[in-house]
Amino acid sequence: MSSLADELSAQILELVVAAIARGEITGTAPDLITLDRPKNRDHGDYATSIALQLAKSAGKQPREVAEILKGAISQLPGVSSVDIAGPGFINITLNRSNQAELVRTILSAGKNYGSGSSLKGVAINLEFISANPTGPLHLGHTRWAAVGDALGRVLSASGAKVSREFYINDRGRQMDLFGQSVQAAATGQAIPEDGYQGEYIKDLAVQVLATNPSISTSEDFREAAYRIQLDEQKSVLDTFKTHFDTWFSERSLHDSGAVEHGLLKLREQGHVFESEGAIWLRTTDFSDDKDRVLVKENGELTYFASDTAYYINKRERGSDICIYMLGADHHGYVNRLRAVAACAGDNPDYNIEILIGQLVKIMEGGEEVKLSKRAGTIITLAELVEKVGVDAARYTLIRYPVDTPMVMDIDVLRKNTNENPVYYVQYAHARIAAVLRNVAELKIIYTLENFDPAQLTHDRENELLGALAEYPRIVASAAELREPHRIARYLEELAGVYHGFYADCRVLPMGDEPAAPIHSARASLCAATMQVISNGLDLLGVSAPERM
RNA sequence: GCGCCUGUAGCUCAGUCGGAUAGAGCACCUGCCUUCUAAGCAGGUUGUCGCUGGUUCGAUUCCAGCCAGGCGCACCA
Repeated sequence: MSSLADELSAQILELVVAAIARGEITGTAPDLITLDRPKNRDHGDYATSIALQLAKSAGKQPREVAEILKGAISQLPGVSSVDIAGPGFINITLNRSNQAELVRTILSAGKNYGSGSSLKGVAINLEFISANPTGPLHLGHTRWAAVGDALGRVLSASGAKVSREFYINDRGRQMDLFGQSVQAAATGQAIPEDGYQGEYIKDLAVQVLATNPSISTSEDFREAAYRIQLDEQKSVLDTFKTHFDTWFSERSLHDSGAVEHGLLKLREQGHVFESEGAIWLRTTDFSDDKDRVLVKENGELTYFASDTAYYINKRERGSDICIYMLGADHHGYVNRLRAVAACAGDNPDYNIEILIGQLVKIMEGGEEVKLSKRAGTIITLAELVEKVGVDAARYTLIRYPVDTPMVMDIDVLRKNTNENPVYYVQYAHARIAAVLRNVAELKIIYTLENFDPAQLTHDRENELLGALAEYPRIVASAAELREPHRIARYLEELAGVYHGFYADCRVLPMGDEPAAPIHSARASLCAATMQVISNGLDLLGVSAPERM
């Protein structure tokens, strides 16, 4: 679906190209004309600085260039007036009833309004969380649980074929320590020095013994506890409304021969070498700080070997782009992962993307809660949900760009006030639902057929239409930039515009006043707004309540 | 030491490809519910966009250097 702004932008580009062809302007046309929505309402519905950009090569004053384009732009369909302002901005005002046609577009597209095709045909593997199955998911995983899931939804909405994966690190020393720790807890022995100390280990021990009292070896404890812990992670994520297409076990990578296969592929590409008894990948060929060991001197495969094999496996399963969402404490992996892609013969600037999320601090009772596994002050995802609810937790985690460190204040999230922006947005949705219930009760008809765009002439209506028109662009940019927070910020803006409309534009007839076309038209506008809020919240995995 | 991220209002933070008077919420004041959900609206107050240079018609945005904070630099997983 192309938005009104996109069409307008393309049409202006044609005009610029034509003007250059006629020799009225010298220079080269840009690939694309950017249309901004001016902050100031006096600057029209859309504005472009194209004249300022072309002025230099044209050898003319910016306002002269703008003057050349002005006439043709004002002839474009749907444009009501064009003004030149300031140093040479071209401000475009759209025909209002033409703009109001958008309501029909939204209502007929329904859930699909906002979806696009910018990523059509692209298969994306989205890997996030990927926690060890040796403990509950905690706050460190939470940001990605929300943002990763939302990004998956946003990418899908842009036409990509998305596979969300959770990589289970179910192999290696940590798993063995985990097994030994549970066994120690079950048999009343001291937990190993470098083992897992948390209270949950004791719970696991109890559960393991309950199902199998005769269990004895640490391997058996490990396997039994692993299954319980993994199930618990799955169930918590399920309540958090985060879903995965594939839970990919590191073990399966080894069992299936994928690791051997990956090594072979890297050898073929010529980046594998032996030194000091170990087998290495020469990642320094591709701007890594140092080369990385694949097979240790003692013959064991490193975790890095699994990583490389997993990447190759993802690509061979058909993913064009592999996105990794990692915490800031893993940012040292960026170069080596990119190097892996390059070593496998791929383009590290296309086939692999690594998103680094800064850590989340948490405040409660006015103090920062220090997270420490040893001190037992880890806050789990389950606890967070219990304290503030799924919607508030998800929304808050998503509304900030991931490269800013964020502070979550538990006390604020518990409040049902504006400090908690999720309510502001949800309230707008619920408010519209209430209005439409009343509309239905008064038997006011608002259909696609009887919608009359000419009724919507109020400034508030116009402003609301403008905001609704932005939605497809917002979704497209959120997908392109991998930044789902843009959806949240947009929804806050849209909710604000709606509340303003609501305050100034009465939807229902007053008292005994008979229903008129304006009431139907406004009801349609409300329905369109509700649809967009609902679509947006859906991309965030946050509920859109009918009543609050 | 090297690398990545961050520094915008009293607080928490938006502001992608450089654009017009730098925004929002909270906090603080003032109005607005005997007609749609006041979890709302309208208005007021709040800034050396970390610092210094550079690029140009124009820099919070791009570049360089510096200062401050966070996080990393394993034949661990």
